[in-house]
Amino acid sequence: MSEAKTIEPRPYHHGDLRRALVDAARRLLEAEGPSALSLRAVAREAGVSPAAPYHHFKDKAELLDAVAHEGWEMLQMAMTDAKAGVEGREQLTSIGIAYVCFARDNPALYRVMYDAARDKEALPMDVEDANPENGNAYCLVRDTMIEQGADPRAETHLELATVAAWCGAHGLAEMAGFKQFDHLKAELGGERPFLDAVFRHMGLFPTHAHD
Amino acid sequence: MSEAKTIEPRPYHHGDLRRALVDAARRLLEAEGPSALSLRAVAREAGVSPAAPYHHFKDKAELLDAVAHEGWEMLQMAMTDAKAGVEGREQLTSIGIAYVCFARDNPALYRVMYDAARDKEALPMDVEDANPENGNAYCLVRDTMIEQGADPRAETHLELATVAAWCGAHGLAEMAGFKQFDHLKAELGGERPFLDAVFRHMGLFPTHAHD
DNA sequence: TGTACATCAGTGAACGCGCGTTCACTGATGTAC
DNA sequence: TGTACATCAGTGAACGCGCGTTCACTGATGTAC
Repeated sequence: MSEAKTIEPRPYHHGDLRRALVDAARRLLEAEGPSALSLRAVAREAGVSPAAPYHHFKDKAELLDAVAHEGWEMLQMAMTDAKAGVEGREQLTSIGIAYVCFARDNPALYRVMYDAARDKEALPMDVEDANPENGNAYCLVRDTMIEQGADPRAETHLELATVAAWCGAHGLAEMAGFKQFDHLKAELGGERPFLDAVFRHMGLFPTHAHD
Repeated sequence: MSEAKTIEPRPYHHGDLRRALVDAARRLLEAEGPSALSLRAVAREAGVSPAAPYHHFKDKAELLDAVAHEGWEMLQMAMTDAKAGVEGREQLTSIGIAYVCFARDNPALYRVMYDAARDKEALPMDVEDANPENGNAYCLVRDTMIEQGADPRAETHLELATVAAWCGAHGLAEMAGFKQFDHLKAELGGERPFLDAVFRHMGLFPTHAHD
């Protein structure tokens, strides 16, 4: 009782240090940027000794992988929510904007995510796997396109449209913060209308039928 | 004469160490990746002492800036050449493909370039400056769009189309190497047709009139 | 319910390393006379 | 043409630092009996 300080002394065994380390990494990442993300710093932030993480991760790379993985999960959730929030033709734009906003709000995490992807030379999602239920943001986009009238039998066309949309979103995510576009944003009435307008100029929709 | 070895002993004064350092940095970058790019490694690669670079660059950041700057110049040259190599409606796609190929062939340099851009929160080109002669790749794209029939008076529309194209090219540049797209490439007959097809699905053209 | 013991998640000190930067220096160059 | 000297681009040793990782250890937990 009298022993309980404002910061309660963590017991010797942590409970879920793995979880705590990934959280600490995320906190550090957004507070200090990707370059500050050392194993030692993460341990420090989590309040454990520099050697403790080695009971949960083989090495630094494995910790980073875990952080990136969680990032992709968060992104996918944001995209799924964005789709659920609107109806019909709005859905693709809404997903795209959620994507860009995620990157804007978690820039360092977003970088770690793509660093990991580049290392593996692959997005952390299986294109062959058509079921969006098990965590595949890429298929979420593709399936939304089908729902909005793209012919699911024109497979190549559909894939290309999805790739194009994904590339556009990624590009915009990395550039939306650039000062060059301030005047465009002002002209269009804010960031959101700006993003909206750029997406409209991309091949975001599977058809240009009644646009 | 007899003193001249296979590696001729560089004289005490280098001649153009600044140049040599930037070149060494570029060599290192592509050979070892961005993480290997330390000031000491660059000096080593250039064959000088670790302190020598400080006579030419205030600090490491200034050297990196110089490397990034040269990268942007190279990219702009590649784009300009690509435009000159073809006629009419092919030009935009050709520029886009040159962009992606540059990123593919100089992945580490490309990363350093965008790291620098993110630091400054701006592409290293002045959007206000409409003259492509003085090294503005962004305006090269915009002007090509005008030449191909975009209305130069619909300024906002033109800007948005340029931004969209740039974002798409950047996104594709970062993802074109991903394994996910191998089967698409195979299906379409190689990398070049793949890039071509993705660009066709982006808002790369200012109008969709007679496509 | 109590005790012995295996298990394992932590500690903290130590390792070797490469880094960015500073410093007093030295060697080469070029200019003034 | 020759010499004194200022300039400045190099050297190399040193600094303090934080890093990733290893190691022998210790404290807590849970299970067998």
